Amino acid sequence: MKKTKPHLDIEAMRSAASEATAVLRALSNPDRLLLLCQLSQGEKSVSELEVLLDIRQPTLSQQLGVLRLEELVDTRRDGKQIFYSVKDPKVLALLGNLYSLYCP
Amino acid sequence: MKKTKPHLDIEAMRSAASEATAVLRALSNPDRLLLLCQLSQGEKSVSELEVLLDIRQPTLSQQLGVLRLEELVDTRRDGKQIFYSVKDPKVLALLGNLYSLYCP
DNA sequence: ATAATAATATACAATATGATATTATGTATG
DNA sequence: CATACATAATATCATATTGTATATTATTAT
Repeated sequence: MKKTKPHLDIEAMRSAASEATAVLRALSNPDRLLLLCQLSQGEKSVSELEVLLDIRQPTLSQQLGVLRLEELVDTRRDGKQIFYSVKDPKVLALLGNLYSLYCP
Repeated sequence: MKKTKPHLDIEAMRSAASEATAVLRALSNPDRLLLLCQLSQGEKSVSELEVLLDIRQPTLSQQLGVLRLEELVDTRRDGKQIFYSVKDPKVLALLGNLYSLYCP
């Protein structure tokens, strides 16, 4: 097949893809996906998440750390507890979409 | 905080999460995401994809292999060429969502 | 104030598992 | 034989996950 110059938008495409794949990577772990699913329903404390998902505390805290690093979640301290919520509206939209596709 | 028994639906949730994360993992690589984006616009041959995305042929073929393994794409041979298309309608829906969020 | 406890985070080690690109070669079709 | 595509072999470089132990911050009780 005859080759032509790559389309000029290829850099823009790669840049968007890079942003999207960072998020997708964060979502591509069952624990983190379930965490975000729960948070998409409203903010929850760490101990609430621990009970809801049956994940051990250090593991939970680590995965929440990943989500914080990716800036997908916000935190709010109230006394001894820390409440997590979904920060990025794009992620909220994605989660809604995933829910409708995979949670019948 | 007082702990209660994990919710009964936790297994169903984990099962759905596992299905979803398999797909998310496949999408979480820039080359593969861009491939699927192109394919979401309609079927394309390998050499077309090669030109569109400026990926070398063996790499391309490998990543297409991953998408085949995950059963996200279909193939159709026409003469010497092989045409790929998006197989899973859920993936098509996800791609549309991703496009609207990350490709302004 | 101090001590005890609860909620969360971090550090670290151990383990398991892998992703990606490149070069070279194989296969099928025309 | 040339074209289009796939696979294999290799090299490189890395990461994900879990568990145990400990640290931090805030509250409550003394």
